[in-house]
Amino acid sequence: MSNLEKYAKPSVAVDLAIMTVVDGQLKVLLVDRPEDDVPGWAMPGGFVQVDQSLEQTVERVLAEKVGVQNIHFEQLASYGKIDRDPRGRVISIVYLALCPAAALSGQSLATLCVDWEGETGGSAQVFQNGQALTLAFDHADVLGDVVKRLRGKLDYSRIGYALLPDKFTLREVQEVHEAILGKELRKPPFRRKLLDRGMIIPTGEFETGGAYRPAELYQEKPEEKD
Amino acid sequence: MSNLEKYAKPSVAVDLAIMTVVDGQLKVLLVDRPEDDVPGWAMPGGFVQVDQSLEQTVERVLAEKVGVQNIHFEQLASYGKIDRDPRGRVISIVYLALCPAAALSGQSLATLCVDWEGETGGSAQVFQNGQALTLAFDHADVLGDVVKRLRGKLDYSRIGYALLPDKFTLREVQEVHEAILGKELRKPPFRRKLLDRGMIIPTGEFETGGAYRPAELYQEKPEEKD
DNA sequence: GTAATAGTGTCTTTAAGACACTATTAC
DNA sequence: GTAATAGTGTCTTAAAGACACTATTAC
Repeated sequence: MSNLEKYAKPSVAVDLAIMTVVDGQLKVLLVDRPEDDVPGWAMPGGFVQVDQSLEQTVERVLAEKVGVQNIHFEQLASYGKIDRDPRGRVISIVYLALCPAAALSGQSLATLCVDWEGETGGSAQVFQNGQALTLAFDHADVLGDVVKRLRGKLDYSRIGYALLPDKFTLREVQEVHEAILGKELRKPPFRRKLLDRGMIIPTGEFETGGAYRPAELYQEKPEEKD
Repeated sequence: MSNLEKYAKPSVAVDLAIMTVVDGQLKVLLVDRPEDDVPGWAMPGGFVQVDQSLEQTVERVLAEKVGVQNIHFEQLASYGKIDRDPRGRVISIVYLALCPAAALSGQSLATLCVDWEGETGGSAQVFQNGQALTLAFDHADVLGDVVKRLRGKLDYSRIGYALLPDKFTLREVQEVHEAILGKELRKPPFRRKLLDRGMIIPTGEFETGGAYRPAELYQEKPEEKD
């Protein structure tokens, strides 16, 4: 057991579900894979080198393949079915990355949809210009798990704010929640819940440029240390 | 990119946090590693072979190293710091395995303790006969994450029942919850919550052998399909 | 003024916690 | 009978949902 080179090893990749919300729709960044390799659309990813940690690999992929940095990411799960990659045995460790829509301008985003409610469901579908895209590998299942994770953590964590700019209106927060949960929410209880949570504070500033009454801008409250 | 053998690969291991509750205390199955390898106590694990899926590897480790089968397990997370294993670069995919105490009789169990409440905390400590054990690798951090996962899923999932025999009393359920949460619970609201959840049903049978009034035995209700 | 969205007050319903109480068993 | 645990009823408190209402802005 102390000789790590005794057996053939699987390859290990990190794949990123880079998510945002545009116009009330949940979006995921996908790349169109070359036809002669593994055809279909897939999440960007890269192989884990022996001298790089998982987090360093995530940052490398974000910088090299997507050209963004300093965005929130967290581990989702690992996928290890034997035949999930036709090129060979590849175990994929999937990370969830969340950023405001403005950070992904110019990137190829697809709309992410699931045909189930709540947190018990299967895979997801992706669309671009109303056209369904074919997902490579097991990425349809993975993106279903992404939706489950987002829905599960939405109302007790700060992930909703990771999808918004530094300053945001309460309506924008509600749009993000509605996009993730796939259903409409009532305004008064939603506002109360947000403010009672104490995770956001008003800035005193107001949005500009919109028609009609401008809404106040809020921002995340810094983490407290007990 | 299509040549998977271009770079050196990390090794991939599956490690198991095999948990149970004994006498109101959360227990984890640990093995004492040989002095000349990586000294200290560790969760049992094994390397992922190229022709075995992650789940097959879990079942292999459960059968070969622990001698149990047919117990509930689920993926926890993957750990990939470069120096976490002194023998070389090993990425560990950790699974949480839950079973009733009777299934682990004769195994080396340690008591698992954390010095924080709720779901935000750090690492864990383990004890055997009142003596603190030294954990190998990053397993103190991993076991802290195990407690967070158990606490987070306890009241909306069925994991609590995976730690109990087929038929159990409500008091035993409460003991399991108290062991995981690390705090005492009130009986009446706890009973109501359990029964309102609709996940367990009374059997009409009663426990035997105990002193004083015997409690009714309950069992899990089969999963519903909508 | 109108249209449209921002934001508030209040009532109802539901779940959670506190606590006193009754019931059944071994001895 | 006593001791000990099983199990219930009810009051109080806090959160969630429903809904009507007022406020502010662009035009």
